[in-house]
Amino acid sequence: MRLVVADCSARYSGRLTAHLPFATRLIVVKADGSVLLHSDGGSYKPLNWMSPPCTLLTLEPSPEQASTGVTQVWTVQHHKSDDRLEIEIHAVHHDSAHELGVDPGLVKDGVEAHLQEMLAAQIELLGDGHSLVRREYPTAIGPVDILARDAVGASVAVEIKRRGDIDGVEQLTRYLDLLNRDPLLRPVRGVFAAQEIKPQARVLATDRGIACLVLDYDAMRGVDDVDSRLF
Amino acid sequence: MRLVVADCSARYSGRLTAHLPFATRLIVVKADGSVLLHSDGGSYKPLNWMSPPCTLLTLEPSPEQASTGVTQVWTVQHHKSDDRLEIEIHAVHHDSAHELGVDPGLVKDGVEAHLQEMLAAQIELLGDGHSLVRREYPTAIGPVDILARDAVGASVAVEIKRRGDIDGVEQLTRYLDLLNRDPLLRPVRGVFAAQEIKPQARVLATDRGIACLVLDYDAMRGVDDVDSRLF
DNA sequence: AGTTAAATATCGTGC
DNA sequence: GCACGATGTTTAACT
Repeated sequence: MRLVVADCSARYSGRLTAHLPFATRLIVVKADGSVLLHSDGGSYKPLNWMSPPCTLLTLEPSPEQASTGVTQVWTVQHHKSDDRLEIEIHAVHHDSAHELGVDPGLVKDGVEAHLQEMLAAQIELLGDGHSLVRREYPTAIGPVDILARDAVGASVAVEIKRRGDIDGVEQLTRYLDLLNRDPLLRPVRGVFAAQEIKPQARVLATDRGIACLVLDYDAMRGVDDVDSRLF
Repeated sequence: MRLVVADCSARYSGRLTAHLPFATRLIVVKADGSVLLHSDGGSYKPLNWMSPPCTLLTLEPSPEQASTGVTQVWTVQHHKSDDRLEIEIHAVHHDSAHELGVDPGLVKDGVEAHLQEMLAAQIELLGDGHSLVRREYPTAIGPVDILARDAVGASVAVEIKRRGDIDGVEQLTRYLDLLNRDPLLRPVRGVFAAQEIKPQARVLATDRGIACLVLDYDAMRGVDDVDSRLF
């Protein structure tokens, strides 16, 4: 990765045509040849950039360009499209190169696990008088996210997803089939809980007598925060 | 703007919970306090970031953290939300600060003007035998993008948009009303030309006897390039 | 079907 | 109404 801080202007053509007037900017050249032009504000998005795969060519300025103070011209050409970024570099304030190696990348922690945790703590969201039996209730084909009992003591099996798709309904259906064979539990109702429930999933669930529960992540987290403030 | 290249790991919580395993990364701290974590690949998007308004706090590592090689802990807290980014910094390979000043920002060049220019140069796209009368043909309510004549000498008014919406059809309709009052021009046909024509706009245009023309920006530019190569 | 990568546009929101 | 920010998401492409 090469970091250059320089006075520069730039021109981009591709999906649209645009230009960057003369200013001091950070130019990042990544190992894959991609280029980012950042100002000292805005957002995480560069003012302009070229995504890989692309090739960076460093050229001498034309006499005309040189007469206006341009010391280098960088052209970045995308390999698969006509996207092209041309940077005219004047004074260079900083220039350094660094070996960064391969990055393992961002790991998203389980939102689903968090939802399960919070719903277990706020089990009354299933309805008044509900109580938690246990999380990850084991069955022969895997654990059910939550097993609870309603106000009259009947069993309720809950499947939790971040995005409620048809697959989740099928999964819950299989669990319900199994659980309802257990004379100590049956009858077991099903609740399909998700941050967002797709219309098809809702139709399928309703058709099978499974209730749908939309989980408001922020609201649930808010309640959790309030709870935690009590300690 | 501060540029730091360091071995680090990070944790983000906000809309989701995620973490970045230990690796060497570029950390950009912008003048507004926002922070960007970049790897040496990927795209223009940082691995993780915090957008302004936010505050960066530099803390001493806890004994536990220090024992794993952490030399600094940066916490970046968003002002308006619970978004929080925590960076554990181990070895620092580079650290520099730069004054960049205010950036004038990206200027998007007129795409619509360019389309008009190219269509005027390739007026036969309207149909065989068409000829250009003039661009920006003046009327009492503003200039029509292009006025042309077809193979038999009848007038054709063209409205050009990047995205052909209902508004554009309405605009062209008003021009046609006016132009058709001119005995020297009438009858004047209308052509609605755009890179992309929305279905509703197409229906409305067709209903009013206005022809629709989808402009292929790349193809038109290609022809222009070929033309320019002749010189 | 599941997985990864791109998005320089559009939307919504805040000023 | 306008400008800016966010999409840490959505979709498209691809394997």
